Amino acid sequence: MRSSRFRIRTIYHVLLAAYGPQGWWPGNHPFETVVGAILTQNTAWRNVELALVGLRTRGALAGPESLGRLAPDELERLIRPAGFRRRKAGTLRALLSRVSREPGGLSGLLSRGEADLRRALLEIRGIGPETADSILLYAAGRPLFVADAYARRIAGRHGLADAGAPYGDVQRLFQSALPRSARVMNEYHALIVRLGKTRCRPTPACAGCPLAWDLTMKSMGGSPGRVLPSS
DNA sequence: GGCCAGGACACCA
DNA sequence: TGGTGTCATGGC
Repeated sequence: MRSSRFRIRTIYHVLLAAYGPQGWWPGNHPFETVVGAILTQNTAWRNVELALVGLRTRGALAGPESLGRLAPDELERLIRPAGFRRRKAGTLRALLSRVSREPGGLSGLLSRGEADLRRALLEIRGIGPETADSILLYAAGRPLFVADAYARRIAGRHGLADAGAPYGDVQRLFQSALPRSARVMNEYHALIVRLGKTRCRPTPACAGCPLAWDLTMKSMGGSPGRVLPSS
């Protein structure tokens, strides 16, 4: 059995070779990235984009001040395509409130130390570990692994972690196996999400394919899949 | 018409 | 501490 470090690294290379760079949030302003991270909670990114376009068209994504100028009902109307509009509007308002109390505003908040920033984000109602880490990684450029549901499932399926292992355990597992690079963490998370969304079904042509079909979220009942040979 | 999506939180046993 | 319900919408 290869070490978990080797397997985690190989999974990354296999996925990168199969899917190519995903280019998540490559050129957006940090504020847009933060808003997107909140809007995408349990929501398909396509719907998040609809909401972001509406907000951008309204001029509300220029910064926290511009978003804060929206009336509550208009904010809810604009983010409606992303679903959970009341909850997410509340989270965005909580974010704006926190940013307004930060010397230096959003950039001041994002420039805090990693642990300090994470703690501050988790104190915002509606922001949990995954959203906080997405913000840390994609908006603040910190090399944190986002251990989302797909990553935890892959870790469980490959015997890298217990099935249902806590978020922090899986995060530490991947982080200890990978270079402390935001670029790698960014790409790995995006590739795992890409894999999780892939609706593969086995065909004869799949023989030898390194991407096991049953790694997807929907195939709970499948036999254990392997991205890597277990030897 | 049902299921799912780049979660978080309140509530309950 | 762990399981369950709720929040909401668009696309397939």
